[in-house]
Amino acid sequence: MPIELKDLSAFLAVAEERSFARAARRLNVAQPALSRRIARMETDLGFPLLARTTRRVAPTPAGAVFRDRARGVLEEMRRAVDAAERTAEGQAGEVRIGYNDFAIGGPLPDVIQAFRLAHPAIWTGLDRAGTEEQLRRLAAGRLDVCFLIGPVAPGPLARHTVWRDRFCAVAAENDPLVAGPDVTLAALARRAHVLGDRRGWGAYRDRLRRLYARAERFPPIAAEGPDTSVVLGLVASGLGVTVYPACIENIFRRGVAFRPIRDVDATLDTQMVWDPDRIGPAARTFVEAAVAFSARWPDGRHDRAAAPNAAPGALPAEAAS
Amino acid sequence: MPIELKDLSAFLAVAEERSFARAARRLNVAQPALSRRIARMETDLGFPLLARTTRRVAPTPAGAVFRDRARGVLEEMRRAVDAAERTAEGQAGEVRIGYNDFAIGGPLPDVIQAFRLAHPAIWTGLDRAGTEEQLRRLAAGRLDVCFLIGPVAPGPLARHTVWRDRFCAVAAENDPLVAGPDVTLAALARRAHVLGDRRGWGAYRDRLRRLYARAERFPPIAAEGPDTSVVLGLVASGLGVTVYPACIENIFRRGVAFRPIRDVDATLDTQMVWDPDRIGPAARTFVEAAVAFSARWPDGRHDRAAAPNAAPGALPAEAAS
DNA sequence: GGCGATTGATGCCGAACCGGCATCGGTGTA
DNA sequence: TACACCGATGCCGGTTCGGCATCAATCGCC
Repeated sequence: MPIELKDLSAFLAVAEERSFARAARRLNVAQPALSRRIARMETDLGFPLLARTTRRVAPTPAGAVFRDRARGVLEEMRRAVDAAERTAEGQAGEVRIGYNDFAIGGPLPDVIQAFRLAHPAIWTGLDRAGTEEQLRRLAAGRLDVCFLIGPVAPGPLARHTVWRDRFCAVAAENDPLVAGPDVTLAALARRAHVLGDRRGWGAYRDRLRRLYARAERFPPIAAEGPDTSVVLGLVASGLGVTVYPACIENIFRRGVAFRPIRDVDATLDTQMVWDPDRIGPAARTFVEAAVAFSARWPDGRHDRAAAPNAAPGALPAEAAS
Repeated sequence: MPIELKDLSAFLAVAEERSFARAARRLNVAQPALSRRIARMETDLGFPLLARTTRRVAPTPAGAVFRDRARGVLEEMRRAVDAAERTAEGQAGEVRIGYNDFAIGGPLPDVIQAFRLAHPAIWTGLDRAGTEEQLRRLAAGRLDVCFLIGPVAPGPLARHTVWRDRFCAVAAENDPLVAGPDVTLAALARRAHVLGDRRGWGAYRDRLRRLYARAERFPPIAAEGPDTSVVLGLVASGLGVTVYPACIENIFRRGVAFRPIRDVDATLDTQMVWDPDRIGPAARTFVEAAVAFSARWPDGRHDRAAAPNAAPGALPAEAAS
């Protein structure tokens, strides 16, 4: 197919102007160049596109068909370049986001919603997984950005702590543990716990182990569940109590109450993690937007009391990189 | 838009083969040429399309988008060339056909039907008009082919007599004129006639004038109508009789009878007329098909008795030019 | 762990292509 | 009839483009 896009533009100009001379002026070339170009096209195609009488130029039937189709080809080409450009600029494309139960229970939905409003041409894929599984998928290129429990091990991955949650004690509402306005770590540690299972909750259980380091011992484990709703259901059943980050405030589970832990200031840090070497433009846009969004909580606190007016809103379209 | 179709093909090959060397072999060019071509594309676009590690080549997100769109552009281009080619060959396009009442009442519908079956990609436009009006439209380029009363005046127009009709006498069924098996010209000439009006039927009235040249005088005109159905209605009303070509056999009008004219052998020739200098490929295909079709009636007679088995059928796809 | 093989990038050169200038033949118009 | 305008063609110069040779980097194999 020796016919090129330049040929199509040239032919279209002649067909529309119905004159080689006018078309040549429009295209800023000399008239003989146009004549030759069209003649070469016709030779390549094997049939004439334009019927010339030295005084008038009119498309042949085949030329009229080709003219209409050629407009479509050029339009498709413009679209292709445009779509690729917007993808390269991070204004379009897709970002695959991994998240854990704490993130989706916390402010991540606000971040996602604001991002989708600001960048409707970017498709957001969401995958729930534990910290370790998220890092595996990130390494395999199946995720672009992760939301997981920090701190992640130092290495080539970039990370940003998007928010921090204090810990809460969670128990059945008729449990004496939550009879008062708050609890102590020691009181918690004496009670059997319901925890997320090892598969998928390993990082959180390690975090709890550090939390309980100053208690006499790690609490006994009464039951395990695969996700938050199961854990809360088991807590409501009275099998045991648990410790959950403060984003639990966003979740209602009948029969369950939560209380602050008076003598614990430590926080569970949720980090956004990505691979700066492999990140695509759309994912970079998301990362920048999420970083900008997280700046709403200078102290990492995202609960309503800390930011009463922080309703989801538009993100700045561009954020510092 | 300095990016050309050759660039798209080159880029697609590399993106699909995931290797410059393999793509170069596939495209029958040297590898450096490919490298340079892709590099130039990326410079023009302003962003990279392929992420190269000396050992592996993978499209960037923008490259993946561009690859998918580029396939569409090349596909559109192939379609454009193909459509134009088929139009140039006369396998697609449109043919605007003019016809008179005798043609549409005679074998023209069979010709049209067979042609449309054989060439479904050619759109057939049909316009009824009298001989003079058809020739005007042909000259103005608003018609490609005409079916009209011959013989047309010698000139640059091409013509082909597609069929001939003997003349019939037409009268109300209770008219004494049609009491016998046939009539004579003299008996006809004594009766007042119903004719088509001058506007649109001028050529036929001239023909009748020649027909009646050997009678004592041209019959008196009792009434005029704009088309066949009106003329037959007026005949059924008993206002007068008329003369019609034998294709009247294809038309039924309650209250009207027709008879051969015993002492008249002259025929009304229907000619297909076109302008060989301006005819398009689709119209040429139609002309060739119609000429081939008309060869079914070597004597020009197309009535059932003359060709009892000549049901409409497929035309030969190609006819001698 | 070193070596060969392979891959993509780059320097260089020749040929092909392509566009501009001058000009020609033909047609409509004053 | 002369002029103006149009598209086609001959000729020439500059840019481009592809091929060859070569280089740096990485992978696989022993």
